[in-house]
Amino acid sequence: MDTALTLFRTIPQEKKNAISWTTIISGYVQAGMNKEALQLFHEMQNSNVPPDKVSLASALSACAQLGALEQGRWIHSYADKARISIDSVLACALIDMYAKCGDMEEALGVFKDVKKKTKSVQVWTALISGYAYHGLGGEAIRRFTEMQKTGVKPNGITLTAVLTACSYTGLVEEGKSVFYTMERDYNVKPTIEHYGCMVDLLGRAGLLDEANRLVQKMPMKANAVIWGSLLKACQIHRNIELGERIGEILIGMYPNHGGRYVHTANIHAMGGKWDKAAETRRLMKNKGVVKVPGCSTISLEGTTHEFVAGDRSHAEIEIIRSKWRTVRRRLEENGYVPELEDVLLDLADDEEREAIVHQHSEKLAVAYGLMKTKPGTTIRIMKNLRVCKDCHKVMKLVSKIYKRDIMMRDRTRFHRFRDGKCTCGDYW
DNA sequence: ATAGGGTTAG
Repeated sequence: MDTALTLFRTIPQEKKNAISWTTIISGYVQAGMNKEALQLFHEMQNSNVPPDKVSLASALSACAQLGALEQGRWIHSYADKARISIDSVLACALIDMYAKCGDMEEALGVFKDVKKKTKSVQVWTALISGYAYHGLGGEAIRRFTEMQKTGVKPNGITLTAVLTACSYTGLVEEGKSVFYTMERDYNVKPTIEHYGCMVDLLGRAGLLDEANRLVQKMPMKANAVIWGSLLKACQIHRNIELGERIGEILIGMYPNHGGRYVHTANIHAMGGKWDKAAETRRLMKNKGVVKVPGCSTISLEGTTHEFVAGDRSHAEIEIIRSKWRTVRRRLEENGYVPELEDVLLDLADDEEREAIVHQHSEKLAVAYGLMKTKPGTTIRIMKNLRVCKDCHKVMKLVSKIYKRDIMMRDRTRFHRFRDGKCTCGDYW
């Protein structure tokens, strides 16, 4: 990307057109450098080249990955104002952006505005995927059925979305039925992604042996995603022995990935094997591998506020920490007891474990949200890792006691908290 | 035929 940007910078201003701008923007998106992509999109708007529909689709993709709802909305209204028609590709990008930014209502609104003949399999798939990671499995299946009634045939990606929906919602029988008939009914041969969905579906549901057997008999070699899915299932269902074996396989496959060491150390710790857990963490340290820190963001009036556990760089950090203590007291008055089983560290007592969970970034983010937004507003939080049991519990309680809807996007899916309940049904 | 774009499992 550095070389590409340097070259792009050598193009004289008057020779830059929508295509050269879009090439560099989509390059950044494909490299996962979404902030840089939006920065360049912004620069493009200040130049004399107006963005066309391809530029918008690329920028929307960056917004989707960042969870940048406000900027995504702006692009949507820009398309309307510039009379850029919403074709299949732009519709897809818009639906995906709204869904990944937590606004399924608006995603559905875009979908409904798309003319029937423009509703490509991709457009349907974008909507179904949205329902999947919002934990709305029934809705995903309903749309899948509806899609077929309109004569649109699913492709491999559509089926991945449907299986993900089944997995996240615990629809084991429905998922199995789709998986075992997909080749016959839709002429789509299961790929590693479909096997991945099935391993996840079975593993989450506690059918670990069945999941493991599927990994053994599938026609391709298991990759890190498959093993990771099985490892997570071992953790949820406390299968220490299998988990330890898989953890070793994963570390062997990717010795530079910090998350694998942490996960494996956690499995050892879950089984009470503190020496093995320490050994895994030591190995990680010796190799100079670092864990990605947990980070939560909340956007308020166009500014994104970022929180990392233990980090005090936010200008209002002391007020925010104090607000969290107030929230915590109020939750405690309403029966909140910390959930400490995810703190798999060799600590002397639970007090130390409590101190750890109370530093988690999403708690600071929600405290800040309560401070800065009006009652009745939905609090939207984005997190780069999965949410821990305690933070999940806290979000449920805050939604009830403070009468606030909370929308939280974690590494893989959405949690929507309302009146003490979460749309994931505690199945995550 | 003719630059750049969307949906995908832990």
